[in-house]
Amino acid sequence: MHDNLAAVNRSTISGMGRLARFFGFSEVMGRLYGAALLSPEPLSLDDLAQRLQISKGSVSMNMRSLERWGMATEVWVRGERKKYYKAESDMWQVIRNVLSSRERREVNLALEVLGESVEKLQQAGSELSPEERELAHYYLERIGELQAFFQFAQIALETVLGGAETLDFDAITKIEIR
Amino acid sequence: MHDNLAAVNRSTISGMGRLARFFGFSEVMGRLYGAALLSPEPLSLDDLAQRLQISKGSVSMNMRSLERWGMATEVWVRGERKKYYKAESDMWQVIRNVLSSRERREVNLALEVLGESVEKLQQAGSELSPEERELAHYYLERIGELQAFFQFAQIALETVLGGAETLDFDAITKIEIR
DNA sequence: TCCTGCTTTCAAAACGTTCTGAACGCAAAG
DNA sequence: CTTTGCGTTCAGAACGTTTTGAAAGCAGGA
Repeated sequence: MHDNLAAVNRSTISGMGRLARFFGFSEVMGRLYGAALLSPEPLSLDDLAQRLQISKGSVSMNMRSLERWGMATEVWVRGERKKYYKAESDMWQVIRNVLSSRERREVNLALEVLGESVEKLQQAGSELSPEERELAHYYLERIGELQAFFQFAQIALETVLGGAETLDFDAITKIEIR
Repeated sequence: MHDNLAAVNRSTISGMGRLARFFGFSEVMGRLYGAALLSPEPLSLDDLAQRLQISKGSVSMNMRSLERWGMATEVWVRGERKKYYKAESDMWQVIRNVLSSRERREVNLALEVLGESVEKLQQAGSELSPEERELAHYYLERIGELQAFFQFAQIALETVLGGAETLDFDAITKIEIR
């Protein structure tokens, strides 16, 4: 293969590895995704293991992860007993998968926990000594800021996922600490 | 201290640890940030080590990281020789720090590398065999999609950092593969 | 200048994560 | 029914990262 093609292949694969790390996936997952993305033909586990010089076991596990995340899909090739994979090449689809399953959970969980904290603090109100009461008030301020942040994240997330045409930044920045 | 206050303290600190991991920092950094955030008074290294039950060495290193990221600042307490830290409580400030130093670099680097790849492919054009030429074309398509993604990220990033009042989502989604 | 008390540094250890390769399971073909 | 060629699993190895604790560094006060 021409040097330049090979070079582009290498740098794309390692770039995808980097991107994967950045998003909290394993580097190998990203590299596998990259390798599949740059192949016009679906690739078998052996192909992938050979191209990335890693064990078949690792390829098997990581490709199943990619599949679960909707970043690669199995492809049947007639007359073949091997499993073939191709990468999901629609970036928006991939992003949406990740955002909607992982990030959304994370944000919602955070908001729940923060809400519980606010409840606990308010509920404790009458039983507190004066100093404790002051501290509780301080906590409420800090937690309010955290809530504002996560509410912003939630709205931004839902907006992207909802595919809305316009993100109303004014409305978002109006979420205030109370 | 009242049970509820203690409970809120614990869950906030561990939540901050989780958030830190999510953003690619170490968990301890997040916990330290959380502990400082919930203290009306600045805390010394010893205070922090004791509250989080970790070694002083670790506290020292992690607090310096927090300082570098603009997430905590040193505070001089008169008559004291200890170092005291308080957390930066303006979330937007923190987010902006992280986005502008780390994420921006990442995105710009990716765009540079992708640009170089496109150049390499175009430059190789004439020297390629028919099959290679087909492959090069395929690469260009895939890389174009990646560029679109990173360009979107770049615009979104600069918009948030620029503090613009309105994020023009129409303009952003018009970035197309060419 | 010499203590004293605190911070910083760093090598070693602990820990968690990821990878490997052999063993196993399964299904299609003969 | 047996063989063959895959994919999957998992215990152990390899690896990288984080923590610790002791030693060194540093600054202020006597």
